[in-house]
Amino acid sequence: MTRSGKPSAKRVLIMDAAVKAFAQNGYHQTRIADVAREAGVAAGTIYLYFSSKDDLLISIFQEKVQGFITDFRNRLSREENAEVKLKKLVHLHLFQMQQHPDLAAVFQLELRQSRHFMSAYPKVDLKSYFGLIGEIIEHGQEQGLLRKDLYLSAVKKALFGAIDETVTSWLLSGRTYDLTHMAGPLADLFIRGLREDSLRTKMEDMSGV
Amino acid sequence: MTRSGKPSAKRVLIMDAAVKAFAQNGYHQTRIADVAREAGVAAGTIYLYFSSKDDLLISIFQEKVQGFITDFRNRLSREENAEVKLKKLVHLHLFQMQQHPDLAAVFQLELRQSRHFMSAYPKVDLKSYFGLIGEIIEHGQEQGLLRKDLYLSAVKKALFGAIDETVTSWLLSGRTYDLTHMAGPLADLFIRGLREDSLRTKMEDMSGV
Amino acid sequence: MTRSGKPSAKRVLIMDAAVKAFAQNGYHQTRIADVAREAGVAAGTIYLYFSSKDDLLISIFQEKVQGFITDFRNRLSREENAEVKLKKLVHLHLFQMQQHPDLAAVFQLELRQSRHFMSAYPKVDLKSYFGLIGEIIEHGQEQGLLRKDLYLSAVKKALFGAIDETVTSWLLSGRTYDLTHMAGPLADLFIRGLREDSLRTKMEDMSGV
Amino acid sequence: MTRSGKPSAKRVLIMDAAVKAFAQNGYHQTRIADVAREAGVAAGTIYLYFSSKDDLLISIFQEKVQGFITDFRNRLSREENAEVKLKKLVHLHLFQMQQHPDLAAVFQLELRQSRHFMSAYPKVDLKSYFGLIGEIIEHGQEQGLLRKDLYLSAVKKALFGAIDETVTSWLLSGRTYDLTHMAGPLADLFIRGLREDSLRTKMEDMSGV
DNA sequence: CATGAATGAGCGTTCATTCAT
DNA sequence: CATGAATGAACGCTCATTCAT
Repeated sequence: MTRSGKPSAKRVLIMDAAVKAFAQNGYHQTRIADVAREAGVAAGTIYLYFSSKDDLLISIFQEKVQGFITDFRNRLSREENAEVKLKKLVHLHLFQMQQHPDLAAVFQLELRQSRHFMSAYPKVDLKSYFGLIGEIIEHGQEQGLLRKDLYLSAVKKALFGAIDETVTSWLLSGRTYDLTHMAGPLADLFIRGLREDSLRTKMEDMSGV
Repeated sequence: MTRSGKPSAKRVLIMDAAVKAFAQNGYHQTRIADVAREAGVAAGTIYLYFSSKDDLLISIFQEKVQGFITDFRNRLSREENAEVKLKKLVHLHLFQMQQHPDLAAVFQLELRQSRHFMSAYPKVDLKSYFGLIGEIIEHGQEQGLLRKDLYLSAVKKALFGAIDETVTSWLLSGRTYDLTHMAGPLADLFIRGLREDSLRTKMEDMSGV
Repeated sequence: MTRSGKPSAKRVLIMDAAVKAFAQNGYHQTRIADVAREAGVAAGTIYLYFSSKDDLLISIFQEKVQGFITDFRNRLSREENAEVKLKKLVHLHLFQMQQHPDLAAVFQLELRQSRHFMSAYPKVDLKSYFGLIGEIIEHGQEQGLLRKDLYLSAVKKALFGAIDETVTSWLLSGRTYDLTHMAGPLADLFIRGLREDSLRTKMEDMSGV
Repeated sequence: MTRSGKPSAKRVLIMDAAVKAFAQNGYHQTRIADVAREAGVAAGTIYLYFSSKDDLLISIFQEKVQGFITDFRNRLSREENAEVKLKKLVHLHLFQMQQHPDLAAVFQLELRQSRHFMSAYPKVDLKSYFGLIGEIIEHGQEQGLLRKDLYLSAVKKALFGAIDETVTSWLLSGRTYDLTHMAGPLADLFIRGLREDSLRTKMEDMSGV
């Protein structure tokens, strides 16, 4: 029952408190009591909404990531050109992480370990995000913008990893610079790497994205 | 003495046992007693060589990564062409991870958290690996092979992240495919993305690497 | 909260169990689990009321000694004559220790070490007991019963030490005799030692105290 | 075999190092390794001379106290007058403790606990010191200097306890005053308390002791 | 629904002691 | 005799989880 998708206000309250607490001290260093204090509820209350501490972390990942992916998909659907989509995706990703640095910290720094034990939670992984990237690239291939001879699964991982590491580095730097500034160069690098040779031209500016 | 680089046989024995144990169950799930059993020593013995469980993890990272980076540098030093260097670096990275999957698991899945608290251990981070990547790219620019208008720090992170994610995905897949097969497409993607426009040609094969 | 003087029933329950356990086997030989078993609570519960095993010992000393001193003060306040006060104090001290042999054992046998590290806990020491002794003697001096040329701080220590050793010897003997029987001779010895020369008379009996 | 009284130089070396170490940090807080370092020997060597850490502590107590008592006995044997003997005993006790503050710390602060578990070691206790005190007092009674109606066992404990507490207080004060200054007042108090009524006179000075 | 006192399994670490050299 | 690396039993403390109110 705790895993039902009910958007209970208190459930969200607890998740947000958990994000803040996890971001500050890391998942393992954070006690349920810390989350409870941060949320202004009793420790026991958390177990009315989540079956375990692990479930809390996984739920955060699941629901928040789901939200981002859905949001990204919606925003990108307006756009027709695959290259522009790619640019926008990179930009959106970095922008959202910059807007939600606590969430970013949880994703970037706690995710790996989570991915480990989340092997058991198939729905939790990043497959649908990889799927989104794949769709865009395939779209670009259909549009004749991107090369056909791509090892798609390699490209998807490469792009995700590049964005991911960009965010991680930014976090570990203490967030001392504007993360979205990395979007242009990053997208540029990949688009050049993927572009159909016959279409080689100067990269246009990212302005307006 | 504990932190000194002394190549004590028993110290190495313990580190290897720890890598195996951490890889299997994750750092937090692994008890010191597990490492001891795996190493065939008493639990107390571990504390003759490492000051804490954390120190053990950090030492693994520090010393093993250091070894890889030194090894990579040596092997690449023979090569003159920056593009070939890049290809070889990607290939070496994936090859070594495939050769040492337990070590890879520890690096990929426990590293992030480690990076988190390792902020306090300046020597422990990946700076020198980023440095190696940067040197290769700058070399390529000097050779006129790679574009001059690169945002170097973005490129370094992107390349590292791409390789890193490639390894992680392979691990989480259960190591069901040959990781080195990803080297070619991955290197190709980046070299195309970085290459001087005037030099655009078909990518040559990775054969011989 | 832990250190607050709240008369929590469970807190007292734990302290009493600890006294019993410490008395039986000594502080260091007693495990928290022993105290918990004796108290009929879980080990973790102890840490809801005391911050550490040391805190438990110190709290026993602090609160129980405080209780005794307050009690002694009250009982002695009714008495006017300083010599009688002194007799009563010695008797009360021995009587209470005989009534609470477990507590006595903890005080006598664990106290010294405690005094050692309790240097850091100013409120914990015996100052107020020494103070009580001092007040009685000064009172006797004002009454003209006791000599004026006393080295007060030496006398206080001597009296306390004499009573203290009397209790310790009794404990180490296995409590094979009536401790209060020592009160008369002990008080007699000190009163004779302190008495104004001009008042020398036969010591009256301790009967009635 | 380790308990043989052989005055091995290394045995003494270790005991002295142990006294220093125990005095500094307390018996329980001191590791065998600390004693070994202080003594300049290997940890294992200690076990060639003492069967256990406890044996080391007990041996210190046993042999050092024995030495003091023998020494006291010798020095007092020259003296005929029991009152003077008593004065000298108090002075000697305080003087020796002041001369050997580390030893004093071990005796005063670790002794009680030791006395506890030393019930099992009958030869270790203070009986012979109590015996010495008793002999002096009985001598005084025979000389007609001290009252006959004394509860001897009470008096012995009282005197020992008074001296003992005087030393303990001095130690806990941080040894900020001259301990031997307490000898006069302390002896005076007891001699007055013990003296035959018919002999009441002004106490002579302690000068010359 | 909410609470928070109580639980108790779990583990990192210490250190007295041993023994092969 | 001396060493000191190795041992492994022992334990204080934490904290996720439960449940009576």
